[in-house]
Amino acid sequence: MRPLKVVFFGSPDFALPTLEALMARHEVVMVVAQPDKPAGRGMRVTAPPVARLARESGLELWQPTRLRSDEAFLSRLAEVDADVGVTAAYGRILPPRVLSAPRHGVLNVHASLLPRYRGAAPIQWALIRGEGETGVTIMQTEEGLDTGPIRLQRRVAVEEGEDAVALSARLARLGAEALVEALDLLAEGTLPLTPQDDSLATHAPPLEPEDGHVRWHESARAVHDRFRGVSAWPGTSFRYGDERVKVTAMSPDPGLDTGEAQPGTVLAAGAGGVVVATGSGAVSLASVKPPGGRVMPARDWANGRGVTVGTRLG
RNA sequence: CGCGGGGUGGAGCAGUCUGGUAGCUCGUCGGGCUCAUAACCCGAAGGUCAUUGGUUCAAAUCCAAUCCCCGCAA
Repeated sequence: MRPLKVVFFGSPDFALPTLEALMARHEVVMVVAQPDKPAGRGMRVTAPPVARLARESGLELWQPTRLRSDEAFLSRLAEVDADVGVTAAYGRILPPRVLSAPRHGVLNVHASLLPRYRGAAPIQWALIRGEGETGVTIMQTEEGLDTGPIRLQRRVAVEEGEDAVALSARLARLGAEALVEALDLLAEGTLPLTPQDDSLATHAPPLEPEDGHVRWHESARAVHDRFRGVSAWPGTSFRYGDERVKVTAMSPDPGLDTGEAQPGTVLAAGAGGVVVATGSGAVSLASVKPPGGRVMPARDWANGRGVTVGTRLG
């Protein structure tokens, strides 16, 4: 089939499989990514993964700070005369002038089964809510936040114990496949256009640091689900004295009888990890990372801090 | 020169402010006890206190520089 001329908008790793798929099957006439930003220790200026790939591949790359008012960018966008725009975790709302520039408008790769989990962190929130199934949606981008008509959807079961990093990588690949398929149908003129049922919509706002705090009063299952959901960022943590200790490995034990123990109480601290009571059942912390320190077995941490059976964690 | 935390026997920590021959918990090894234990008792081995230089009668501790580790700025 005839390759389409595509403008690609994206920034993080999640967008890479889609960009790669587009490069293989279509003509990517322009890549738009977020500007380089200082990042990491030492505050080095770092390019988003998509920008790096675009440079390495010799694609035309734009990293406008303000889409709406960057005339050089907007006029160039019109000039490339794209058939379709594609967004994948670009991280910014596109103004009408950008949305209408490509002949077929803009398609978005979204990592949830819309209308559920609209927003910036669909993968994370689906895991936190303990979903057993999720997927990707290819939708027509409108001005609203993930509100546009659905064009194609792929479902997939969430694997046991899967965390946000693993699920994101999986959905990134699935999204790339779905998008390629959608473009094929678009070229044929047979790509469906189904409005979302707004009454079923739920929201997946960006995570905040507090979202990673353990809620000991929740069930062991819920504590573990949250742990999985926030694994990429900000990570799970609990309070011990004045410090916030990160949890880097945890397993749930929903059936454990915690007796009279209040949620957050250490039930055991040994070779098997640090077992902590929750609202229902317990979780076993396998490894933790205290502030300033490196990741260590939870038992070692408990050892040096005098954490023993009966200690309350916050 | 963005901000901050840290490097002490195999592991995790205390001691550093108020210099004066190295401590705690765990592990390891040997022995003992118990039907049994993420249990207990007795004993032992194991450390140039990151590195280099300085101050001092004396430095893990004070000063300077260097190396390495970690976190935050989505």
